[in-house]
Amino acid sequence: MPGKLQKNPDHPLTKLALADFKVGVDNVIFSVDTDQNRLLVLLVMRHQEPYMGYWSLPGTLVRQGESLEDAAYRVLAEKIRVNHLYLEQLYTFGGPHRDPREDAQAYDVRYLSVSHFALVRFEEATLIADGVCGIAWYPLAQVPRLAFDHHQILSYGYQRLRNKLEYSPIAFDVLPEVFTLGDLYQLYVAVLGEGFADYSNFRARLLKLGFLQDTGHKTSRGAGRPASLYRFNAEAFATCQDKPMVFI
Amino acid sequence: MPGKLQKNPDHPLTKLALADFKVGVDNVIFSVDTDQNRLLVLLVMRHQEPYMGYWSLPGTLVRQGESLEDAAYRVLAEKIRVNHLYLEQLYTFGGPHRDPREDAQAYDVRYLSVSHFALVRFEEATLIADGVCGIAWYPLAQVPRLAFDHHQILSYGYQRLRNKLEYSPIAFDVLPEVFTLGDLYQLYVAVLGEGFADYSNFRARLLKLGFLQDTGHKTSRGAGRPASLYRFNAEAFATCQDKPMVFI
DNA sequence: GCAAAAGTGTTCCGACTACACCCATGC
DNA sequence: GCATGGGTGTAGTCGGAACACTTTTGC
Repeated sequence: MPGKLQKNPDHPLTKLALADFKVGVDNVIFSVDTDQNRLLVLLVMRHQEPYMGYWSLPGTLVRQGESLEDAAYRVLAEKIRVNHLYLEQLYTFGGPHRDPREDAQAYDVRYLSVSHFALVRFEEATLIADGVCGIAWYPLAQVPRLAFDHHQILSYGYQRLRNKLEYSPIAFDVLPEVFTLGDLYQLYVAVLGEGFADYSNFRARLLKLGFLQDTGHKTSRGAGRPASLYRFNAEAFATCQDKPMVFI
Repeated sequence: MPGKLQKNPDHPLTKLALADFKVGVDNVIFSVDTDQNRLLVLLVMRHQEPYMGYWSLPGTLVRQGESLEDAAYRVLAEKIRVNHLYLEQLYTFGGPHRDPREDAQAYDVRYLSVSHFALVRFEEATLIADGVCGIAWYPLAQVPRLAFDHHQILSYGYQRLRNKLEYSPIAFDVLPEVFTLGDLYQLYVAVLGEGFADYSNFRARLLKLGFLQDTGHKTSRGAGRPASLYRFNAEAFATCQDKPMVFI
C-alpha cells in the first residue's frame, strides 16, 4: 500500500506530496414509470472531452462554498424539474487514474467523485433540454456503455435502491400524496422484479404496520372494483420505527 | 476551468469558481476487548492546530498517487500494528467550514473527509507510540470531546458496525483462527449490548447456518465444561450467502 | 458435592406463504 | 353476465424467544 508512482516514484519527496483534488458529484437518478412498469435511470450525453459522445451519469464539480449535498441537488435541478424526491450520498470513488484528465495534466490534480443516489417522482419530472439535447431516461436493462467508471457507480446505486426499498419508506417520497395499494405494489414490482411477494400478502403486511392511513376516498380506474386511497402517515411511522420493519 | 479564486464570497464569479480540495481520510477504528467485554475506539491526540490538545480520530491527507483505501490503510498502519482486520469506506463529509483551516485561508482550499470504518483484532494490536505519545483505546461510553466533526463520524461508524455485525461475517475477521462459540457470543454482546439474544438461541442459529466447522478440538478455560473449537469456513459461507442471513 | 460454563431440547407464538374466495365496478 | 382488479380469510409451515434441562470440567 505504499504511494505509487508519479513522475519519479523513487524521489523521496514524492511520497510526502499531498494530492490536490477537484471534487465531483455524480448522481444515480432513478425513477419508476408505473404505467409501463419500468425502472429508469437518467443519463446525459457528454459534449466535451473526455468521453465526448458517451452517455454518463449527470454530474458536476463542486463549487466554492457549496456542500456536497448542495452540489448533488444542483446537478439534479439542472437536468430535471421535480418537486418530490429522495436523495442520499452513495459512495466516494477516488482512486488515481479514474479520470483521464489526471493523466493529461501530469498528476497535479486528482478527480474524485462523491456519488449520490436519488429517486424522483416520474409523473412530475420534466427533463430540461439544454439546447443540444442529450438527456434521457433509460430502462436499466438498456443502459449503453457509460463514461468513466459510471457503470460501477450505477450498479452500486441500483443495489442501494433495492436495499432501501426493503426497509425504508422512500417509496412514499415519490408516490402522490394519496395512492392505492396497487400503486405501491407496482412500484415495488418495477424495482425488485416479479415474485418478491404476493400482492395480498404485501398488502396485509403493509397495513399491519399501521402507518398507512385510509383516506376514506376511493378511485376508479377503468374496469375493476374501485381502490381505497391511502396516505403515508409520517408520525405514525416514526413511532414504530425502532422495531425492525421489512416491507419486502 | 478557472484558476484562482476570489476571497470575496459575494462576488458573482465566486459562485462559479470551483473549489480546490485537500482530501483527508479519517478512520473509526474499533476493537473488542473480550476479557473486559468492552467495545473500544482508537483515538489520537492532536499535536498541531487546529484543535491542538484535542483527541480525534486518526486521519491523514491523501497523497499523490494514493487511493482512498490505501490512505486509510496507511493511517491505520501508522498507529497500530495489526494483521487481522476489516475495513470499508463509511461516508464522506465535505461541507464548507467543517475545518477551521478553510476560514484561515479564505476559501482557497476546502478540506473533505472520506471516513472509513475498521474493526481490528484486539489481542494482536499493538499501539505505535509516536514519541510524544497520545494514542489510546477508549471505551465508547467514555469518549471525550473530539476535534472537528469527529463525533458525528464516530456515531456514524458505530451504527455501521452494529449493522454489519448483524448480516455480515466481519466478526470472523477479528476472531482467532479457531474460537469457541462463547468467544463469538462475547464479541456480539460487547458490541450490541446485553439482551440481543439468548446464548443458546444464538448458538443454535449460527450452527444451523452451516459455515462454522467443528475442528474436533476442545479448550478448557478455568472452570466449566470444555468448549468445542470452531473455524469459519469461507467457502461454505459463500455458497449460502444469497439467502438472507441474520445473526442478530 | 458444588459451582461454572458448555451444550441440548421443548414449548409457545407470531410471521410469512400460498392459496382460495368474496366484492364492486365497466362494458 | 363476465372480465378485471380490489380486498379478505385461512391452513400450513417455518423460525425465533424463552426457558428448562443435561453434560463436563475445576476445586
